[in-house]
This record gives sequence, structure tokens and C-alpha cells, in this order.
Amino acid sequence: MTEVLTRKQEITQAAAELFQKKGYPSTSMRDLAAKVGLEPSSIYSHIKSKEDLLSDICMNCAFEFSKGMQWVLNTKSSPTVKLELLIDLHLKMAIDNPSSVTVFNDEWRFLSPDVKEEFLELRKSYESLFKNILLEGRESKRFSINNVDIVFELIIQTMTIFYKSAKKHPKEELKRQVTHFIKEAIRQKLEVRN
Amino acid sequence: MTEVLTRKQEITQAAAELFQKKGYPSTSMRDLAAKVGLEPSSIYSHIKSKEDLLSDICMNCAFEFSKGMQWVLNTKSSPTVKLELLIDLHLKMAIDNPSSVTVFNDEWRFLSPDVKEEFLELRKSYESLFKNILLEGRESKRFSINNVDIVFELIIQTMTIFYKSAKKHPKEELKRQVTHFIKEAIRQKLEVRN
DNA sequence: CCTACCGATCGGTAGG
DNA sequence: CCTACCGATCGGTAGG
Repeated sequence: MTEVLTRKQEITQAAAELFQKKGYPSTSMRDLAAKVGLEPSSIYSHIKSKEDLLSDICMNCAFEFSKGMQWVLNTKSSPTVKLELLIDLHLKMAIDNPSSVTVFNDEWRFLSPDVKEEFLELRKSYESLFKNILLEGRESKRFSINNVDIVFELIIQTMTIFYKSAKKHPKEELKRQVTHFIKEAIRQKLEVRN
Repeated sequence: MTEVLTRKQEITQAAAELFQKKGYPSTSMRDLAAKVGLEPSSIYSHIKSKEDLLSDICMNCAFEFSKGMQWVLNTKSSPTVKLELLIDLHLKMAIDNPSSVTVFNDEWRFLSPDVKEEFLELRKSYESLFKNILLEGRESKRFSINNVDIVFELIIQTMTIFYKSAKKHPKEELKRQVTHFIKEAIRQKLEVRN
């Protein structure tokens, strides 16, 4: 039973690596078969379609991010700490499964319409919860944020460095620099009274 | 004579829009032909190959960025002003030709090996000049930058918001927010003497 | 998990 | 700029 899961997971993992390297549309099932040492048609004993592989990878990441967000919210910590925990979450996702997260980020537009709709709903919910933390931080005078939508996107883009450069820099260094960069960018300057 | 150029440019522009929307590998010459109102084979009266379209788009952007960098360096202004001008440059590129810049950023990996090599050389040179400005700012105590390589990548990633969100926000608002975000992120905190 | 095979689509050419 | 067409490759199925 674990044997079946393992085989399918092995294929899915190999697919994630190929989708990352070559992109989803130009990865062929023959590429994938060669990578896992099977004949092309044999792949279909384990998975339903090429489309399903992409769905599995993207939706899995989406759920992991949602779960991570719930965990962060449950800590009931300050906006500053929540933001730090979210940076950790994005780093952890990138370190644990770099291929899947890259595919999740760059190849989701090739999802079939149905799955894409579900995917975008999850993402929208995640974005909304993230922005709430930024708003909370602004209202409590911890963050200096003029336009929450723009700053949210800036933070998200900033964190993509985790999987675009994960190999080039040590994990802890990356975490320190990114956290510092983001926190300084939105730091509330206290007025100095003379 | 301008007629010839115009027709080719029209096709290249249409290609950029399709490559952006569907990705290079899954854009077919039949898609492109339909978009410009020709039969598939007629495209080849104006361009040499699908590959050449991608090369034109990517290399053109690369040269424009290089030219922009030279212009900025020639101002011989302070690192702070140079950084602001580079942010303007990235914004201007994204506004003037959003499709091409997106393709330049996301689809260059599909360039043929020869062109890719040339492309990466141009990019490496651009990165090097950009980092020099950051170093200059750090040495003159204007920027607080711990790891130049990481901060460079953070800034570049930050600026991708220009073409990922150009439609969602007014240009001037985007420029103000992004410039503020980056400058605060690397701002040198002056020590306060009591 | 394999052999054999399918219809569809691809980038591109010949010839006018 | 079009008609006609090519070989290659695609995702996937039938049948065992």
C-alpha cells in the first residue's frame, strides 16, 4: 500500500522537477517516463493524465500554504511576529520542495479551467488573510504602509528569492537578509521629540 | 521600406503578446498567424523562425536595459539618484512594452543555446553595473547593505511588480510606492547622539 | 508494466 | 501571400 503511494509520489516528484526545468507545456510524458525508467504508456498505470500531475503539484502547495497561514494565525502573536512567521513559512516551503514551489508559482496558469478556479480561490483567500495582518500592523502603528495592495505584492515578490536563489545562498543568511529587508521597508519611523 | 519593417514589427508584437499569455512553447505559429490575419506558412515570408521571434524580443529588451544603464551611469549622479533612475528605467520598460518585458523575464530560458549565451552575458554585465552602484552607496554610507548579492536580487524581484501589476495600479502610484519600499529597505540609519 | 498504435498538432518547406 | 504538404512529436488508449 505504501508501495503504491511511493511510486506515484516518485513520478509526481520527477514531474515537478521536469516542469520546473523545461516548463509544463514542453515537458513530454516521454521525458517523464525516461526519467522514472518506464515506457511512456506505463506512466498511465499510476496517474490519470499529464494535467493531473500539474494539479496535484499546484494544489498540494496551495493547501500547504493555507495550512501554514492557519498555523500562523493561531499563534495569535503580534503582526510583526506573524509577518516573520510567514516569511519563515515561504522559506520553509521553498527549501523543502523547491521544484514544486516553483511549479506552483510559475506554471499554475496551465491548470485546466476547473482546477484553476479552485486554485485561484485558495490563493485569493491566502492573500486576503495576509493583507489583514498588514492592515492590523498598520492600525497598531507598527507598520508604515501606504498602499496595502502594492506592499503586499512587493513582499510576495521579495520572497520569491527563496526559490529563485535558494541554491546560491545559505538558508539562514537568506532568512536574515530577507526578513531585515522587508521589515525595514515597512518600518514605522517613530517621531523624535526634542 | 518602412512598410516591411512595420509588418515584421507587427508580427513580433503579436508574438510577444501570445508568448506572454500562453508561454513560448505552447504558442503555435498557427495561433500567431490567426492573430495577424495570415495563413500559417505566410508568416515565414516575414520572419525566419519561431525561435527568431523569441530572440528578437529578448535581445531587444536586453539592449534597451543596457542602454538605459549606460544613460544612468553617464549622469554621474549619487548612488541614491542612480538607484532612483534605475527604478524609473524598469518602470518605463514595463509601461512601454509590457508583453516584451514579461517575455524577456519569463521566457528567455527557451532561447536557443547560442542566443541564450549572448543574452546571459548582457544580463551579467547589467547585474555587475547595478551591484557596483549598490557597493558605491554602501561605501559612502548612504545604503545599509549587508549582502550585496542578496539585496540586488531582492531589488530586482521587487521591481517585477511593474509588469506583474502594471494594470492594477496607476503608474505614478506604483513608482512612488516601489521607490519608497526599496529606499527604506536599504536606508542607512543615522546614529542619534544624545 | 509493455507492445503496438491512434488522431491531432507541431514547425517548417516547395512551388507558385 | 496562398495551397498543399512533410516528417516529427504529442498525450493517450487497447489489449494483454
